[in-house]
Amino acid sequence: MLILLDMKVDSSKNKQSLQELIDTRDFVQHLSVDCVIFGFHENILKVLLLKYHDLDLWSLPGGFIFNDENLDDAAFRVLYERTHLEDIFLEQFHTFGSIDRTENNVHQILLKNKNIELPKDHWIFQRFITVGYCSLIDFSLVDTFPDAFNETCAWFEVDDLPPMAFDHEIIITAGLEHIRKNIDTQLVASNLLPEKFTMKELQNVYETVLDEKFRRNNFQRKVLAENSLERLEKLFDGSANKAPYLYRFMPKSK
Amino acid sequence: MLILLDMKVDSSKNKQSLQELIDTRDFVQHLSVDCVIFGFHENILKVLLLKYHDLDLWSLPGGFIFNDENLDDAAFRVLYERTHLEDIFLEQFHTFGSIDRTENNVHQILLKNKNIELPKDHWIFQRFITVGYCSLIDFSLVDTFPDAFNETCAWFEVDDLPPMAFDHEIIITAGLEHIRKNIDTQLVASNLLPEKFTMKELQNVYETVLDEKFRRNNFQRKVLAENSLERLEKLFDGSANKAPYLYRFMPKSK
DNA sequence: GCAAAAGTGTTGTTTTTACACCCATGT
DNA sequence: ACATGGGTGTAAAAACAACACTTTTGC
Repeated sequence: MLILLDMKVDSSKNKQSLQELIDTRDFVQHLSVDCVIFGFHENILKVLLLKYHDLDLWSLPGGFIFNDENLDDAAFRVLYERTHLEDIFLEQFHTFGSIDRTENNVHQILLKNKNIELPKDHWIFQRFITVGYCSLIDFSLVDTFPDAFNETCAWFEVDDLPPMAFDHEIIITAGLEHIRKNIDTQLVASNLLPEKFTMKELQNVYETVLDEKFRRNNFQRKVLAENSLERLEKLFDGSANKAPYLYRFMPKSK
Repeated sequence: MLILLDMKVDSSKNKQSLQELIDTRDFVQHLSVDCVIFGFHENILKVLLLKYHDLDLWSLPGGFIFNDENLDDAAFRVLYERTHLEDIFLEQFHTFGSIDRTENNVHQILLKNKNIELPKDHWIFQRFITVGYCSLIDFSLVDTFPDAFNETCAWFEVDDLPPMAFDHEIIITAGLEHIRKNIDTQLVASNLLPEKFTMKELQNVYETVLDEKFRRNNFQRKVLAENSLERLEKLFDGSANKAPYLYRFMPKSK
């Protein structure tokens, strides 16, 4: 996780209030949520990572679960806090619970640097089990913002990741695998693509996510055979060639 | 879950020691593991359920996770405690974490009936998040044993389930879906089938799990095309017909 | 020889793949 | 007109489905 520093806290509050927040029993202890948010833009697949200034490790945007909060809701909340995106398709894919995944417990350093004192046996320093969620979005729609706690948000190409906290690299790999296996569902449900899109745009997404090339015509046939696309008007973008049709995902039917 | 009453406790110990066990902080609080154990026997797919005598609800065999225990190991331990099976393929498939899933908290009744006193705000009475694991085994190999805590073990057909505790019926449905999607992997990895088996036995498993009929010859072709089966000697079982070949899953390759 | 169950073959259909060709568009 | 990129057609290959036929086994 590493998100505790970014809960729905009024950023004007000082460290004391943050400490209070952690001290309270509002969270489900020993459990967290981590979001693997894949961003797609100009044929590059990236993943959203965070970094606190006083730490050399990057980590996934994650957070704790409130005692009175549905697990899924917690994931949505975290996603919102990071990307300010709402109503996005976010899917649980795996829960990571090995003992040693939090061995190198970054929280200690982090809290120490912020002069926050917690009892040594506080649950935050112990083993953590995290539930992984993933999402596929258009990263040009997201404003990554350095927030009140001096963190940095950045997109990284999935095959060129920086040093990561905990087992987050493993989580990303698992998340990517999930996206690839479920790309059809993901695409229809996510709002990665605009309302209307061309066949080429759709193909670009498939090729980038699956890291695989397809033939133009065969791809079209295959994807149209699914019967989930509706053909709309043509798109005239001023280029000197035949205008492509626009498509959109069918409302529901089938 | 509902498993706390069946941890690795010496059954000669009395309720006091049980209470002590629950009182200690040995467990990861608010978290449990539930196993959906599908049994296959004589072309019927069943699921293993438990019932405590002083309760009218059935539940999945589940348990808590020790603080120093890997999540996966916890699942294996629970499976062992229930079925005395080891080295079985057991796979995590989903984590259930909605607030209301433990609304009808069975623990209260259960503990009350056993005269075990716990503080009202004990974590065991509050919300629970559970990690679902599933497995596919030959249920004729399992000895279901009523254990020290007076519970009953029984197999139920998946489409004829008794009243269940918590959201366990939902968990079973999700587990079944997972098994169906991953039947190939499951079968190779599980030891549902004996070392050597006939094509008909294999087909029976597929048909029962997927609830779908196949043609004998086409099934054989398809499954052999996977290239994961090795043909062995014939099986002479004394019946008045051509002896079928025995097969086994290939050691590894491909 | 016969019934029963397993193995193999064959044919037609559907789906996938690769290649070719035609069509629209702005300069 | 022409280069560019999108749409459509088609033939070969592969995969799948349905059916028929042959083989083996114990009685």
